[in-house]
Amino acid sequence: MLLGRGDTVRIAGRIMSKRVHGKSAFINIQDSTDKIQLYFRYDVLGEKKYIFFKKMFDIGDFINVSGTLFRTHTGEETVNVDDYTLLAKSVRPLPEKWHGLADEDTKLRYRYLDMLMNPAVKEKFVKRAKMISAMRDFLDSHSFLEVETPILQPLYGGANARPFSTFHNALEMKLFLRIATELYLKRLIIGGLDKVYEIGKNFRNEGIDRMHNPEFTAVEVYQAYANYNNMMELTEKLLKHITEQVTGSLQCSYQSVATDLSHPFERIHFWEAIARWTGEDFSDATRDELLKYLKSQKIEFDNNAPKHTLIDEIFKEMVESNLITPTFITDYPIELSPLAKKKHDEKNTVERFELFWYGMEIANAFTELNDPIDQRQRFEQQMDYRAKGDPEAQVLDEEFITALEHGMPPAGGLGIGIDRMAMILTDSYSIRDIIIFPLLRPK
RNA sequence: GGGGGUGUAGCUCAGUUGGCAGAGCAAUGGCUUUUUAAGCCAUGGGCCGACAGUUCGAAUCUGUCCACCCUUACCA
Repeated sequence: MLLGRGDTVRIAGRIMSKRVHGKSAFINIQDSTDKIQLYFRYDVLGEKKYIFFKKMFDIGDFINVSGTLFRTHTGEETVNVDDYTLLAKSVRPLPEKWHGLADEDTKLRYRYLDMLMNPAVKEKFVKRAKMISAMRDFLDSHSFLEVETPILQPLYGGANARPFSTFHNALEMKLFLRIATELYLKRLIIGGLDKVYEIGKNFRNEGIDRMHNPEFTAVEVYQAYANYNNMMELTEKLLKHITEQVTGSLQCSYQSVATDLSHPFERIHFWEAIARWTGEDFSDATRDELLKYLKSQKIEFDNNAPKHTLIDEIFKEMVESNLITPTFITDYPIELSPLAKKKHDEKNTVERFELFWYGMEIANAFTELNDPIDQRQRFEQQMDYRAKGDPEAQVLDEEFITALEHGMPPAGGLGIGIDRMAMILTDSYSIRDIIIFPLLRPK
């Protein structure tokens, strides 16, 4: 509703500044959407109320007022207050009004103060929320069913990562916090929910830096009777939809680098991508050839690492940072993808793709492996890597294999890292800028 | 983990060659009836990140540790 001069209003908010001139005073109040100036006069309020306001109200307090709208000499819309009540008292001072909080550590530990003093901080979390709601709208409107699967799991799986572990007292049982939602969502595909998704936290017991927080948010989407090509189309549509909803266009800028999402995303075969940025074809390379190349590029690596880890290393070092505009990398080596279905026309390769944007892995998807015999062999291979010292290799999940043995339809699966997408869409350098309360060492 | 930087009042920051611990904002007490980073006068506020050392004397020099940031390595 548009209000004009002389209209009566009742409003409430937090006091952000206060200027007392003796027998009159100005304050500014704000709430989550707006700010406005209030004017208090001795002759309007009377001595008792005016003095009480002047003495007792501080910056940070919440106030409720009634009054009439007017414009000051400088044209600022202001409420001439005729009555007020205190809604809540602040007994600690707010940060400095002009600079706000500057120390990075303080900004994170007192996020509520930072977002109060700095609208840009709050705006990022509003955008993040918009992003997730656009994602949900898209998936719902494409008939996907949102589900919630366990976070506390007797066995973890679905990704290569080290887990957090905990203990349930009543059952006297060791439990893990999930590292991915994958294996439970596939059980739902087996159970006849043909299109499902879950948006939720995953937990990985690994290092913290500007790209990683121990708990992070991902969406996983599964669709029966689909393959990775269908998931690629879905991913592209979803990403474009979200970007358009959040930023208002398909043009995106991250850390001063522009990307245009209005064209179809490029698709590059895994080995072709490596060939393009290394100048060499490694698809049939021996371990020695890989080692020689890594040394020639001065890339650090573990001497005992298996061949597929060396390949992964080359990909990460030589290819990823070049993938600035959204690009699908397709058809990965089988050893890197123990849950993906083999390609029937290409040896040692699976039907998998990853989507990169600004050099970051945004999405990972494949045609799901639905053959229980093959799946058992893949798990056994992973257990072998684990025995040879890879703590992130996957663990054999008997109950998941039992589920597969009951028959799983062909299906496509997709995972998207929501935090990284939020980083791009809010132009945030660090993941901690878009996780409201990132994990910090205790003070 | 390696390399570089930072840490001083509630907040934002100065602090000279090693010589009494400072300013602005915020707070408290005054003056001030159209200000908007309001203004003026006054007051209170500190384990100078922690510990040890050098020195007559350390915020300042040295060492160790802690936290954060940047960079680099690993997982998304």
